[in-house]
Amino acid sequence: MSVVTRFAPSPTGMLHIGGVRTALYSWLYARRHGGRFILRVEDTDLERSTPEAVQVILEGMAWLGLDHDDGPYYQTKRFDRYKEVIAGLLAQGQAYHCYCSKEELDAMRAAQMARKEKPRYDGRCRHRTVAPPAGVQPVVRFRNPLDGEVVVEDRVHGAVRFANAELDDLIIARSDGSPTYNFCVVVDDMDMGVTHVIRGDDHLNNTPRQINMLRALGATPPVYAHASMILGPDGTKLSKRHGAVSVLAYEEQGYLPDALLNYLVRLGWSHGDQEVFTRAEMIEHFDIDRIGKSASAFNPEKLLWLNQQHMMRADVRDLATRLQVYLKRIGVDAPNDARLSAVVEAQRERSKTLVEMAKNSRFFFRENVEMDPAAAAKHLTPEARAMLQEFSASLNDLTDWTRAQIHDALTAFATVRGLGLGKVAQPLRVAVSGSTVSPPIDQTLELLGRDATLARIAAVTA
RNA sequence: GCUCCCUUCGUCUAGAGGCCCAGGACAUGGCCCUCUCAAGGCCAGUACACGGGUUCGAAUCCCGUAGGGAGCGCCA
Repeated sequence: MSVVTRFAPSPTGMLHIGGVRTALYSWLYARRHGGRFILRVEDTDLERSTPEAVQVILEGMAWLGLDHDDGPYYQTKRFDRYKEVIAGLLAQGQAYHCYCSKEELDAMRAAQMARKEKPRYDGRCRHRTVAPPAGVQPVVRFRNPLDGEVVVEDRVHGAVRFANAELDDLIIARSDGSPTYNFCVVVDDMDMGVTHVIRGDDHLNNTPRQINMLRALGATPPVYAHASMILGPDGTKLSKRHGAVSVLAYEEQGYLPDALLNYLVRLGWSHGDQEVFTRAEMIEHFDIDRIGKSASAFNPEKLLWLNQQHMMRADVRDLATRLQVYLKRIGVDAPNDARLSAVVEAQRERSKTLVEMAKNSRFFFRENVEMDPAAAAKHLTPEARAMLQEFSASLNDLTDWTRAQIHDALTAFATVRGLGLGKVAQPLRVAVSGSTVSPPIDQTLELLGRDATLARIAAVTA
């Protein structure tokens, strides 16, 4: 049987990392087994769904490279189908009209709570003998089995049993006729041939109801896998303060999609001691049976570390193309050429994000350096300036402007002067980059080029 | 309140009865390397929630307790 998975976000808020992780798991599972991955937008809540949120979901998935084979489907475009299924259920007596008012239901729930019972619909409209009240548009409820139990054979939690007596007759169509979430999910998963449902464990309690409806419709329930929740760094529920922002915020902050995916796949899943995974390795090794049961806290430091690891291993040309965009955002126009790639190679192991890399690389491309006053005060003393002026003559005499020649000239100069390398390198670094931090000085000068180097030394020694 | 789920270092996790007085990774501290910052290498500290069983032997199995979470909507 070929695998079909799906990601079914509702466009009522942001696509955040919790959603991304279940999307990732579903995508990986489909890719691993050569199956299909469906994207389905669950927008039945007309009140809260927005086109902007749909757009964010689509852009986020595209940025992450979680491509779908089917869809995006929109539940709002399938209302005719849902109505058809509801009519069938009604005809077979598996669903019924309920005329209870909201006030009546509220009173019922309040009474149950007072008796320390679980609030649930008591089924009073199941066998309505009196005529329905005039002018009331009824809702449609699913007739849930009264006894027995439903066993959810969950791939991460094992067999989870629910007594049917705990489940009530849920509403599948509102009084305006629109279908509700739990029902749409069931019809869609059935119609779309979904074989594996991987989602957050906040849905575990919905699963027995869905299974009952699937059975009533004569369908075979899919395999379920409920992954745990992602918590904020402080162990409490994820909020906007930590990670519950759009995934696109991670793009803005300079993360690589593969790094974010790598971080997320390891949150609640493992493959031995391996920490760093390429996209191909994730696909090769991902398995539902290795998903953990307990919730995990989001750790920004580890994400940062992984991002750097991925930058250190990424394809240089690809990184250069990305860096160009980030440079542009801070007002630097850099051609995507061999030199930009060389800058990437020099900076990748000393940057945690592309934003940081762009910031630390702008001095390579700007006309004038932005001098850090503290660095200048400390390293560009009158003696240092005099020394740099002398050293610039050596640089001017180099036959080839290569890292090796620059390095030799620097050590020769330092040796003759009886100075440590750092005594020459630091003032030089400040003069050409404006700060005390840069790639190795010989590499920095090579990348900068002879003209710019000499001009910048001249600018501080004049 | 009721139902369901979860519980190994600060954090992510390894561990499927003896290989574990618990391994790896992030973070932290120290050392090495070193022209800066990094990267890299080495070292250190810190965990089986608690209590009972079962067993020759339990982080691993069973039962309780505690703590945390989810669901209980004409929301998804």
